[in-house]
Amino acid sequence: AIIYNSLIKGFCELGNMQEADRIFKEMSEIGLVPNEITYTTLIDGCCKKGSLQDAHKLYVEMVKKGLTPDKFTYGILVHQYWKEGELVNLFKLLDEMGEKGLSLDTATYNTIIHGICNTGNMQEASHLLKVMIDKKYTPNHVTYSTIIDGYCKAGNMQYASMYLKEMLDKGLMPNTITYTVLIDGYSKQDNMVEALRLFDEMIDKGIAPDAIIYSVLINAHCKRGNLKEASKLCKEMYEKGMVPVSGTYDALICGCCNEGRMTDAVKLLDEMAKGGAVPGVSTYNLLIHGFCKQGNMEEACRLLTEMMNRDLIPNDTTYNYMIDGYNKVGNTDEVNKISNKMAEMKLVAD
RNA sequence: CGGCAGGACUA
Repeated sequence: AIIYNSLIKGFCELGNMQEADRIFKEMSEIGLVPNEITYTTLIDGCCKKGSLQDAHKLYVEMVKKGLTPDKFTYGILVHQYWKEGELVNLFKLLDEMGEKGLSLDTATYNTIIHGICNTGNMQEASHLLKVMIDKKYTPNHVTYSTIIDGYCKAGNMQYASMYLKEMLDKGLMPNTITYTVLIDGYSKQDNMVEALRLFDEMIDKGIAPDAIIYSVLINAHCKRGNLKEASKLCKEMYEKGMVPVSGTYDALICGCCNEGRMTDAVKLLDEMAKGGAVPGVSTYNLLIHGFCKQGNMEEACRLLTEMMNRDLIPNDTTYNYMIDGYNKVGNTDEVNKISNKMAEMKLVAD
């Protein structure tokens, strides 16, 4: 059953729920009994696909079979109900948990704290952290990273670093993610000195940087027009044997586009392919935006076709850039054509 | 064998 559970998890991660379901059925056929973990894994898969109905069906099915949903099962469901804003169902679930004598565990608290942070109400979020501690739950590094991220996004770096201190005082180790949110916060407050200091501190502590933290720094440098520093970091990344992701290049390409260096930007797109990174919709959006701003609609068009040839689906941002560009060169025919196309695809033009 | 936190396009 363990092997089957792992297989199911694998397919869920790929978003291939049909295959996961097939394995689930196959399991029963050969006489293996799915357990709590099998169901919980499948429920998680459904939630990540956004089909809360299927998840709930599985939940009912597992209860009917006499299996007991545990803190994982509830944690996953709480996460999804919150995300979908289904507060009525969420409270039903919490009541049910109460009846069974299950209380929220740290991960589920983290989920809720994250949800509150996203509403921007940091008082409420840190209040919940206090409640959690009062109830003798131990906040972990995820809890603190979540709170710190909330304060960083609110631009409140004092509180962010205060919570970092609190975290350290409790003997919790910050990790790459903790540093990423802080560095991102400081660089967005235009405090590169502190951002870079934290980066050094992290390296000193032996915490390994990853592709995301590099793209945060690269992006910060690019936004301030410091392309030299940005490409230096890009090289450093390579040297550390890190696999570049499209986001890393996006930052650099963004920097080039903002300076109107479109030739360099296109060069980066090629380089990216060679490095094994896959350009995403946002990558093309950056380039298309760059060319549209310059009124170079031939290139913009070329990239639009290229992206579709790569099975990337242009979104509303893409088309709005194109409209903007054609407006700039006074080509109303094309503007109308694209507007109609967008309407057909139910995309919003602005 | 299962759940929670981080970056990039939005003119």
